[in-house]
Amino acid sequence: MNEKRPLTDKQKEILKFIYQSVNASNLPPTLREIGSHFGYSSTGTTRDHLRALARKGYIRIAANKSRAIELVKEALFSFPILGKVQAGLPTLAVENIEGYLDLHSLVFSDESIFALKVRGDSMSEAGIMPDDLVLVKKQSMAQVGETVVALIGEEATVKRLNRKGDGYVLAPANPKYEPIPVSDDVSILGKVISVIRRYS
Amino acid sequence: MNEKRPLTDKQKEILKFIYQSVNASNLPPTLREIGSHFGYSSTGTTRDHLRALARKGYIRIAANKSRAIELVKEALFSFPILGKVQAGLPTLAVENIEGYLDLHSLVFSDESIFALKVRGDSMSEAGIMPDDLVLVKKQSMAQVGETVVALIGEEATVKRLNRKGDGYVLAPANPKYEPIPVSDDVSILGKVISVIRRYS
DNA sequence: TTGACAGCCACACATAAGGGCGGTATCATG
DNA sequence: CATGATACCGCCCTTATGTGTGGCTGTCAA
Repeated sequence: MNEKRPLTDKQKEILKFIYQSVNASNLPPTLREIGSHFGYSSTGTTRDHLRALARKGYIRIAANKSRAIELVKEALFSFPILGKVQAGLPTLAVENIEGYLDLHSLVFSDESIFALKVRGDSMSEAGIMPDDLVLVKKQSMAQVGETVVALIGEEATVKRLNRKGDGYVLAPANPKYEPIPVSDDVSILGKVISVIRRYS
Repeated sequence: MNEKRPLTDKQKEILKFIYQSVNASNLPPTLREIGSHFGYSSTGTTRDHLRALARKGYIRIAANKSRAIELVKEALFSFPILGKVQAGLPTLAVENIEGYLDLHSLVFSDESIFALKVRGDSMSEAGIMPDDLVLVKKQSMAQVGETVVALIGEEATVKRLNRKGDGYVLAPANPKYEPIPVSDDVSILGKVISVIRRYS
């Protein structure tokens, strides 16, 4: 396995250009297309960059094939499906990732977005059922009325952010559960932007 | 604009192969890759097919560029979002289409799949809410327990297919509504394979 | 029965595109 | 201060790939 070493700024730019090309025309660029975009006069320069990206695990390149730049989705273009979120932050630790949801064509964003598998039925009356996937945009603040993913103690749950008196509560959408006051023990991980369910 | 004339079987096969190539490697095939897959000994043969597909509006090809086959999504790879379904069949009439949902990377199938925007709250307790999109796989039969789209009289609704006595009923998931017996006046349009909701 | 189109082949050709090799310069780091 | 990584250039070569021309067969509707 190739490790995922950090990229230099130049490499990030090139990777971004490749991504944009693929996204715009569904066609990876050639060495010369990349080179001319960055003003390189030698194809060797571009090739060196691609090799660096491949070495770091962000792309795969095939020998002697035109445009054969494959973006490694796990590294960049899909959202990890999280089975659980551990205390502190949505760490995206490998052991939490249940798979990858290839949704870059549906929702692409530079911000960090992840998918969370819903546990429990506390939002069932809002149509968010157990085992649904929710796409979550990471942010620490949210507006009243938005559906959010919050970390309560050690557990991540999906709730609706409501105002109550002069404070806020995380309200379930199921009368079996009680609203949870927002306190120091509660932090908002992000906003739910989409729900996806698949029937087997 | 190119019209969308029907494809011959051969052309469908080639289009399918192109799709699969793109899907598998994110890279459209070259003329020779297509040709060798179909046993063609001349690149001219493949080129003629591609030109036919382009003429009929299913792909776009760029001159003098390698692998420059662009799949025309509206023609093939996205699912029309239907606001309503008219009597008879899911006609996919243009006036019913509210947009296109680009989900080919999530759910692709050779069969015809479309997305339907949910009206009403009759399935709300099953987590299918008004304005959700349901992805529907067209089929006239379904199994007990599956969520289906049925045409009842003139109206398309999402229901669950249940058995009752020696017949079948279309059961809502909301006590406000009554199960509907499956009769001659009821036809099944397809099976719900996915639910997608987006928060604004 | 003529014409349009689908489906194929063979061959030649031009250009698109990847790869190799050697060189220069900078910068961080042990 | 040697080493390695990054970041570039130039030149040349080989392979990959699209295009043109011409010709063949069969089907199908006018």
